[in-house]
Amino acid sequence: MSWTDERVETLKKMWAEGQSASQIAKELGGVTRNAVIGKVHRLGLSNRVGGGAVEGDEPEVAAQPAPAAPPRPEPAPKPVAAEAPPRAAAPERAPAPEPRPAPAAPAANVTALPIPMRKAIIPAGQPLPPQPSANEISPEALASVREVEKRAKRLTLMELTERTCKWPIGDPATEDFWFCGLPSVPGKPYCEAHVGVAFQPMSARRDRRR
DNA sequence: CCCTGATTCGC
DNA sequence: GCGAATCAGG
Repeated sequence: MSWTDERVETLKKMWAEGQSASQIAKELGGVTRNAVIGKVHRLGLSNRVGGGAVEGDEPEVAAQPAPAAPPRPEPAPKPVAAEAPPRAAAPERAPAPEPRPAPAAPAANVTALPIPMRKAIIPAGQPLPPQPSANEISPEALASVREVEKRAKRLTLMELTERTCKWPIGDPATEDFWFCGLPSVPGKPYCEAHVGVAFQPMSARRDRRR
């Protein structure tokens, strides 16, 4: 693989967005993070600190008007007006008012991680994470989860990586919120215990009902 | 350990 | 110019 204009452009863009060298390398493919870093340096676009440019030299940054506006995906949940719905703090007993279908996808609003933020804003809100509460879950798994959550690493949004469990714990609307953070099962977004409660075969959950 | 960027230096 | 190896950190 070589540094074609297009690849260089991607590199510049992603680097400017604050993506890490390894992420850029993965995106480009065929190169290692070392290659990316090396290129970054050769291109002269190394340190770019938020706030003020380090004074000294400002050689001649191609002041080309960036054609493309920086696309910022960002989940952007709907503006929340009311207080967060109360959540049972004690999963002691599962009330199970009515069998809620399929939990299994809390991490949806956590997919795009590396975004330079001025201030960590936790999207309080709508897609409430599936606490292992209401559902019928195998007792073993549930017990395991409770146990595991005591040992959770309590990671913040920014600390999550591909190999950390992204199971949300607590109420996103409050400070009392974090992500499990334990080692995730390779290929899965969650750790062993949380995979157990997140991915249930239809048949299994069927049999469990009532 | 996982990860980050920075630097060196043979190619 | 390139990037693996290495360094220096969090």
